[in-house]
Amino acid sequence: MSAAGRSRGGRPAIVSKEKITMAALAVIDADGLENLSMRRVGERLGVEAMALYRHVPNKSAMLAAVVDHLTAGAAMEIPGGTAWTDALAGFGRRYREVLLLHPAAVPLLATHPVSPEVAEHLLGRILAAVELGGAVTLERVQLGFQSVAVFVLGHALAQVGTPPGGDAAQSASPAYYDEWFETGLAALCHGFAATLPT
Amino acid sequence: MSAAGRSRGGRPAIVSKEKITMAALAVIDADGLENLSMRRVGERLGVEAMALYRHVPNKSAMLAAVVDHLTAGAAMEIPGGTAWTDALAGFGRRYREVLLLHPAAVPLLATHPVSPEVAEHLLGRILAAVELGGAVTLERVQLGFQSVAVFVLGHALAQVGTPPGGDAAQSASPAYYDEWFETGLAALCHGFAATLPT
DNA sequence: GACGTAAGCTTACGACGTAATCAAACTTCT
DNA sequence: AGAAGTTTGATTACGTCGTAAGCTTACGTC
Repeated sequence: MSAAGRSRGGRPAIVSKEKITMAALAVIDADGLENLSMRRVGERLGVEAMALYRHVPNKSAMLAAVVDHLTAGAAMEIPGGTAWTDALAGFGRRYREVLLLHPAAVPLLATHPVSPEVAEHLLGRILAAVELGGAVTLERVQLGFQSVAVFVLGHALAQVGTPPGGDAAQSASPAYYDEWFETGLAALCHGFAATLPT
Repeated sequence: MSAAGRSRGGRPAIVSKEKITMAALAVIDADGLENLSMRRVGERLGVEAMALYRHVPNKSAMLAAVVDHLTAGAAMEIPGGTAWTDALAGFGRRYREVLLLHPAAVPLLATHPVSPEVAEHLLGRILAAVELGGAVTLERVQLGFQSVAVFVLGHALAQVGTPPGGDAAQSASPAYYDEWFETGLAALCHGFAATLPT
């Protein structure tokens, strides 16, 4: 029943990289990104801060793990035969949903880029459903995918960022952001669907 | 010869909010965002860190001032009679240029949103050159402007962010980012130019 | 039980943001 | 000229942070 990778003795671990990642995300959700500290993550796991360094080289790597965990959650199955720009739009909406589930964590995506492995995985899901050929080249799908991704991130940042002097009350409504998002996403996808000169 | 705003006595100021803003940007350019500290900004101005707090309420406000200074630099004159989507594209390119002049400062835009005043100013420059009417409503121009802005920010973040395990050498070339940007921008603007259903 | 090993704990250091208090340098009024 | 008032910068100090170094604990294997 023991998993692969036999233990070769030693004190049993209380935490793991995965537990640390989840705890960090929980701290971000509960206390905000600016209050995230190694000590607080350790506290949540019943462990001293220095214990985390057995599993994570430093704070930045921990945050990168949170980013990858979040982003990987945007992976989705796409029915075969979907128009490639529809697949893009579907991915965009899914990615946005995932980001907005953890608003306080979104700024992390700005400082800690998604790892190439995760990015390739997400792109692969889209490519699996899309039939390349003609004007639909791999380069074009990739550019579209990346463009949708940065649009989603930029838009989510705008939504979760509190304007300098603004209360929550006078901020724009979620419905406004939804409409803005759908309009921009539709424009982007229609633009990619069209055969563009130059 | 004395400028407007008479001094009402008191020790002459060595620094000002503007000087602090410029010094902070210089520190970011020279040492990176993660090495920016009040002490270091003060050092660059020949002043102790605490002196800054006479002109800026806290570090976050200082960073917000940097953001507004940067963003305001993207204001541009647009010849009248320009197609509104061309005006959007011009703004996008200009905004991107401004951001890439200070790569290390770009992540600031993710955490410290542009103030409404600056944003309105930028939008106003576009509206001044565009003739509203028909399908070109103010709402549509505004949505287009905001969509281009978040796309530019997201794209710049992707470009300036060093991938987790990557050297500068194996990173994508500037030319790749240029092509990606132009493709995405063109798609976005063409999409907004088209009359979209829904 | 002794040994090797992996993990958590303790201690410590330098840097950070910033509150509170004090000293200095100007203008204005007498 | 000098006193008063005002604005600015310097000093000191506190709590928190990331994390390096070394120690202790709790396992599997002989």
